[in-house]
Amino acid sequence: MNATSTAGSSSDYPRAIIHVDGDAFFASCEVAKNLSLRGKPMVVGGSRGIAVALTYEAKRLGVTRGMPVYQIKKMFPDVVILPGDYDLYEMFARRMYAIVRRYTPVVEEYSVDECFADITDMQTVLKKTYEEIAASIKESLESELGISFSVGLAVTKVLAKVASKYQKPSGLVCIRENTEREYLERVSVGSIWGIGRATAQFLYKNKIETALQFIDQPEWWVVEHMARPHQKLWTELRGTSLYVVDPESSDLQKSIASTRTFRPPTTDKSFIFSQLSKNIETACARARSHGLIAKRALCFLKSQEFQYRRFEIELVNHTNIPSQILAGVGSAFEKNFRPQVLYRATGVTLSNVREDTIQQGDLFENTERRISETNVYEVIDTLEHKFGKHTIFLASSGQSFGRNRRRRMIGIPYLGTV
DNA sequence: TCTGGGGTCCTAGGACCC
DNA sequence: TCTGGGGTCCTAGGACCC
Repeated sequence: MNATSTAGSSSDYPRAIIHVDGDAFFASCEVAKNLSLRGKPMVVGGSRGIAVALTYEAKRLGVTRGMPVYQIKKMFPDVVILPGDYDLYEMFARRMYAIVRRYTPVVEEYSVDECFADITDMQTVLKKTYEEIAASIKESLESELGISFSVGLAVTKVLAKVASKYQKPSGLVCIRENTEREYLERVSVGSIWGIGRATAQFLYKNKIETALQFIDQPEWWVVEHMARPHQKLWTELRGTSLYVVDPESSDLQKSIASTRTFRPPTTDKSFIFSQLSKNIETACARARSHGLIAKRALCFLKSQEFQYRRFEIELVNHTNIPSQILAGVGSAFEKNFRPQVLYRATGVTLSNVREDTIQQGDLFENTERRISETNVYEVIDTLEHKFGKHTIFLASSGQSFGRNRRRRMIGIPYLGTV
């Protein structure tokens, strides 16, 4: 190390990668929007039936992520429960990315509450050391958004992830080159980004419990026993950068899913089909709002025992119109549905997605019909924006709403049998 | 963990071809 | 077909993430 260099400068960081992570992000956004919630135990997730995000006050009471809302209400009557406002969180996310981009154009929008930034070589431009830049980013985010952030600085993406997680909430941790061992000693392998349940179990079985023990495994052992992504983690944790901060990584969405669990589980065939039909409508509505069309639809039926039955429909044309997907789903559903099985959920994933550029008619499709359906859905999307979701839906989805709710149905038939 | 929802990526193995 | 040895492409499903 160069004795004349300033602490935290280039000699300590061959690459300087920052990871920014919003603390209890959804809950923090709600508090930032409504300051009267500050200091109160609160959870977000009412509309999903489980706690998706919690304030630290709620955590302190003993509420945990994933806890069912009915249980929270019973055990912690003082906890405020909010339904979740994803437009709000996305707005805060965009502001977060914009602030980080003031420091470098190389920003990867990793998720709604996280991003990576590569600030290598930015010291001269910004007239600050890397560690000062990290501190400045954190300060800007917190003062401008009113939310606390944890920031990590390190020589690789995986180490930057370790760093931001190391002192949550509101941590600022900088792991200089060749100092990773002292941090990794206190990190369990199971909590490393990219190591999930299955791999953690395998490592525990081999008496590898900390991240330090993991990086101390000889290379031949890692190559022999672990999949390639995990080999890369091993390298990154040892301080050699393999993963690039990619500003374009999240540009194009690759699939759109909608799944819903219903209780209690049921064998009622037409109800189950209507659930699937509703999921297809929901996914298509999202596709239309993103301006996307899909060429495949992967459907699943999930049994009470969590057994999946999957079937995939190759669509004639790229589409985001439910009836065009339902046309192929009916018979596939017939083939895959088992009368004696109790089902608990259905779902659909639209894939092979691309942008809906122009209304491009295809020689083999009935262009007139397609355009008229597209127009119908433009009207529907407008109405639903005004009056709420599922104001209008296909007759095939009707049963999923229950008998007592009076709804308007529109008669777009699908060509299938149920 | 009596177990929600929306995503991405990797890989083993089958299909198919020479 | 007592049946080798590749290569490529695709898919299903697992693993993982937030």
